[in-house]
Amino acid sequence: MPELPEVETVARMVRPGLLGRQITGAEVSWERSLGGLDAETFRDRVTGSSVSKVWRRAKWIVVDLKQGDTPKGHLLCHLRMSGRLHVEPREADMGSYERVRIDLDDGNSLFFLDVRKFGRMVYTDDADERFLGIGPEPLSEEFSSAWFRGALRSRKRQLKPLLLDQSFLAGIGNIYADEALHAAGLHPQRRSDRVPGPRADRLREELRSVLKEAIRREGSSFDTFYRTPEGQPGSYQDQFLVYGRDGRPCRACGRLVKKIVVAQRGTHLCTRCQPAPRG
DNA sequence: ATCCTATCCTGGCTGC
DNA sequence: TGCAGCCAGGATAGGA
Repeated sequence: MPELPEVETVARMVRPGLLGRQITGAEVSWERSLGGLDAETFRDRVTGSSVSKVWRRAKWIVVDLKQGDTPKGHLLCHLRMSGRLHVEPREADMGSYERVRIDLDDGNSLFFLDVRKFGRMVYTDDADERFLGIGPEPLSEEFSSAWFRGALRSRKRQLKPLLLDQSFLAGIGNIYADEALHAAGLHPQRRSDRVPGPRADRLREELRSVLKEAIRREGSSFDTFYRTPEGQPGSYQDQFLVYGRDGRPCRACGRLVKKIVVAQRGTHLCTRCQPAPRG
């Protein structure tokens, strides 16, 4: 669902409508979306601030706020499975899945919609503190070959759940884990400490290129959930090699793609391209 | 340290 | 056709 490429796309698309705008109010129709704050306090925290920056960390969209020239907290949005952000005129009817509406001084509002209510629109004074436990960004310099080799070696975990662990590496979810593991020829249940260095390098490169290409294509849409803030589907689903392709031929070798469960997650793989670990 | 299960939610699908 | 039951999925908490 929304993973790094989708979240990056959303951040980029809402940015122009938010930068420099002052927040004039907030309407909360599902309080639990706020992750603990009551609606009243939330409104007080954000109202009167203006937006100085819109960026992404892991699967969080981060809106930096300021009061005059003084930094004044952050809005953090996590889409989880079904969250969406849109900047639209305040009066727009966004349907019954509207959970939070942030009003802006130009007559538009930032709408947070979320069918399944797992997503969050959180206010925090200290974003750094909230991100303390999160692993490196896969598209940053920090995600180096040396770091990745060492990080894989120092754990004894199955590759797929390790890639999904946000404290290990930021932004990877079910789709891009399956796609990158296939591209690297690695079985999702292969133990991380048994991946040879050169193969770790290959996984690192595949992760980066899969994520970059998915960002270029504005993410993946295959059900009704993910749409860009402009209302359009992404197109990376057309590039899927294994995800959601169980029972159909592997695009690399023709063997039928298999679906198994790994760490309680639906997992797609080609058993020829990704041979099972021994033992 | 790692793994497993339940929880949060709803819409969509399956099977009767 | 109607309806109950199951499933997906990101993150987290708590237990083994």
